[in-house]
Amino acid sequence: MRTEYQFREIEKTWQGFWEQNQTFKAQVNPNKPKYYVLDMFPYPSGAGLHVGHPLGYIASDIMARYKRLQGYEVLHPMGFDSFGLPAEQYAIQTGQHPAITTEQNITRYIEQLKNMGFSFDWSREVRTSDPSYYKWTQWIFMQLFNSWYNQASDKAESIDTLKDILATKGAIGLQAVCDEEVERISAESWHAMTEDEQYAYLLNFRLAYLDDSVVNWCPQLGTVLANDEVKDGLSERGGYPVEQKKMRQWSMRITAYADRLLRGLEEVDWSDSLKEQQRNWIGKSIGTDVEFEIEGISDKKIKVFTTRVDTIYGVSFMVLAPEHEWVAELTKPDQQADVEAYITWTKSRSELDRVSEVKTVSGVFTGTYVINPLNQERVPLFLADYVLAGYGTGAVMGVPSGDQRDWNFAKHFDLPIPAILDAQKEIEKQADNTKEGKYINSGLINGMGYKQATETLIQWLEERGIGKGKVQYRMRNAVFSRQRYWGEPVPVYFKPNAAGQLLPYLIQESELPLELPKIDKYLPTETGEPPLGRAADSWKYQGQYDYEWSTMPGWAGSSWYWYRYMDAQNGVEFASAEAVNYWKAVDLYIGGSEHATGHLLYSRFWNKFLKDLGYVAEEEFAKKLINQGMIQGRSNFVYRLKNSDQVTFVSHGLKDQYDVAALHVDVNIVENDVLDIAEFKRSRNDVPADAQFILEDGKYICGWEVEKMSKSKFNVVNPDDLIAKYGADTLRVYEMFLGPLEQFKPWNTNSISGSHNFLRKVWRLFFDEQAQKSIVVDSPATPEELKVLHTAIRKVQDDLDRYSFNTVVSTLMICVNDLGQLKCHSKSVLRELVLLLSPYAPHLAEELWVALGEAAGSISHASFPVFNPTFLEENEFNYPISFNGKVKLTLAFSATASPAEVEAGVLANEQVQKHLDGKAPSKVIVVPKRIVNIVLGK
RNA sequence: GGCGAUGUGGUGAAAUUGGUAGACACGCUACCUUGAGGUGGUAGUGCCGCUUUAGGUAUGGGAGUUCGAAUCUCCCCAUCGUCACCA
Repeated sequence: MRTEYQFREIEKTWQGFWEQNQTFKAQVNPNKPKYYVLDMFPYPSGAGLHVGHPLGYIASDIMARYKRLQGYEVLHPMGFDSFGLPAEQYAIQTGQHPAITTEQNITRYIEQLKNMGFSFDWSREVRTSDPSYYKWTQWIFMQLFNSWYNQASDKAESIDTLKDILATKGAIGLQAVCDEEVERISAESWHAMTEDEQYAYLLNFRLAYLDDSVVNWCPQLGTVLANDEVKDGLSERGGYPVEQKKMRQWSMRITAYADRLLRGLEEVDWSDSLKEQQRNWIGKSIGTDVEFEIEGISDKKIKVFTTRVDTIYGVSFMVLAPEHEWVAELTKPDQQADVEAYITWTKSRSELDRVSEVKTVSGVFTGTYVINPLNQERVPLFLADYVLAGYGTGAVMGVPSGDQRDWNFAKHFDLPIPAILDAQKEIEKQADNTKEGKYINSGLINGMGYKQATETLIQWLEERGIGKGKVQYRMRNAVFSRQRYWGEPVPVYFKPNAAGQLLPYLIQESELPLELPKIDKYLPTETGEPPLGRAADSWKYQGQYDYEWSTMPGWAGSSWYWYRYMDAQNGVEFASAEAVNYWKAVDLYIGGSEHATGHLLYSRFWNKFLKDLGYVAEEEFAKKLINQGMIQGRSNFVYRLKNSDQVTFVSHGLKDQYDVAALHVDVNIVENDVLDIAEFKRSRNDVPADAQFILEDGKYICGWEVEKMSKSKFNVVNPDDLIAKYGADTLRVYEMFLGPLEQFKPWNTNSISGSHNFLRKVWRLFFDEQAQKSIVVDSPATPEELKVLHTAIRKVQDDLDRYSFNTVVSTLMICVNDLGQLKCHSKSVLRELVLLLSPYAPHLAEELWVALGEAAGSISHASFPVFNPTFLEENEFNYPISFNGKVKLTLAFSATASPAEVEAGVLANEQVQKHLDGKAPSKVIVVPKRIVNIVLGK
């Protein structure tokens, strides 16, 4: 038996034990309630884990262990999102297959994760780049290809039901999500089509579809990117410029689910900020489409979308996006030169320029006028790039009195700013978007209020067929192709129809997985085709048809992985119905907030789709989500004397007295901001052995600053080093003790010794290290000990139930401190304490559990201590006595004393009388078992 | 600019329904113990003031509600996140 806290040996022993005995293997167990706790699986990067990564994993592991003790069957898996750009970029440079790099990185990750003592069920590990996994990603793609969205039933259905509808009723009146331009054919026309033509027509409705769309093209990465992979006009990975380009691409009709994605947010327990980000991304606006006639052109009308149709009498101009397809036609000859110059100028501006010059007004008159349908007024038609081609109709009605951008535009081009509401103020100075007051100068709606005016106008427009109430979403369909190698192949091949046009067809399900072919180089082909084009000669469907050469985006494999964990080895289904119906959905999902609009939105989309098809049980896949705060770096600095022949460093507190330059210093040779000078000299080439140090109190104190954690700033802290020094249990306790899980915080190793000392203190309740013997006794617990213990049981349970991981550590510390004071070595108390501690410090808990005579390994599936309130009952309560809200003293009264008795007792007290100083209180407030407040009049 | 969040000692933080602000931990001070790898213990530590005692003051700033506000309401300031000419 170990009588010293030798954490290295202890941790190694138990990690080996867990692995050997498969202690954390989960299984479908109908006799137990289930709990599914999931971490966002990592991309296995070459750098390995840093100290920020485990934060969320520690929290989820604590929940997993806590729920096991509460009698749940817990699913707590881990895997790897192993397709991605870095491995491929590395392959381009070295020629090494990305699978090899990926494999190496995963091995390293697993080793690091195992060192932390996580209770993962490793038998369920998944890797998105493994064919046995991406077989099912491809399978889901096939289901999407074979489905359409029926707005009548408000769900996705098999494409066969669409065929039936087309055959019987045609597309007239069909409520389906598709492109607006799709021709509404009759049943007769459907029957008149050839099979090829019908197939081509159906492509317009599939949830996975090919489309010419304007995409974010990144030349340096040689691929298209989704909107959420572009930040400020630059690629999120690498920071390369991104341009707009029209390309034929696979897309996903996520917009079909816009409203359900919005509504679903109400039933999940996610943070407000995250839900709000998703709402903004979906961007629902309720408004009206209105058609404006064009002067001199009778066969066309310009359609605008507005959320404020009530302001239509205030229109003094109209603006089209420069990319609008009618621009050429609508430009009058004498304006042609100006318009062309403007379009050329807008094209020359990068996405970045546009974003950074939001406030500048630019635009050009087309020479054309349009007619306001309400008052027949003629208003000039402009082009301006503040109108976006991709949103709404690409046309906007200008209402300068109510919209600041329109106001700026009107001022710039000297256009009228008519008032429309009597409540608008100072519209000659700025726009006023109020909805208050009564309408003026507004024909039909004069004298009405906002609501009535809007309803009246929509009705008026709809009756005449020139307008319609409409819901508009900002969210676009998701581009699903990437011109890269290291991703899932799309299970599609192209076959020409009678006219020689290539149409996409799915391969057979039995042919899955469609594996990545070997290629010579991981670069685009000489003709600019994606890397898979290099395999073209040998890699053909049925030996003759080209496969799709682009691969799936990074988010494909991560949009359903929680289901694979449920039944990871299944060879015939992505997961069995039995597994899906038992585990259902994730009860607790922990990961970074950077996935707010990417992964979390796409995952919800795929989940809803799979639900529609009846493959999964729940509409929302993650009931509760916590975003762990990012851990920032905490850099240390030394201050080098400028203009000195001798290399000299000045301690932080004295630096203001000298002329110094701050230099980063490796945080790993600094402890509590005190520099290890010998190590500093040894590790740096630029610091000679005779360097001078101006110290304060005999120490060199470093300055510090919060920055991003990065190698160049010498502030990366590796968890392996800390585990070697203090043990995994200490690291786990310390990371939780840092503060609330959700909070952003700088990493600071300074106070880790407190957590380590705490675990040593626990150890000393069990062992006398000097005498090298156990000091646990069988004697019954005293009332004081039971009170201390049960106070902790209650608080630990309450805090874990509200995910307050940091305060649990404090509670355990207080409990251990108090038991130490009481010199408690009673077995019955210590047994419960070990259970409380075990989710946080599992290795230590296992060791102590055995020391108490329990069976090895049985602590993981033991029962959580039961709180007993009778141990906390007190005969007396110490009332704080306050005067006008300020506490001056405390007085003890019987816990059962009535408020009147307490009041009488307080007023009879000598000290209270002294504070009263002869004055009579105007009121005495007694809150039982809380406080007494004596109110003194002024 | 919109939206969301946050603001408490030298530091990380706690205060769950409004009820003794600063638990717990780091750091620091003093003393005892120990004496080779991040020892153990005792006491103290928000700020101002005092020899000690009183006492005063304090949760970004200002106002308000209340017997009582870190907590609720309004205005302002700062920081972080996010979207960003979305009609």
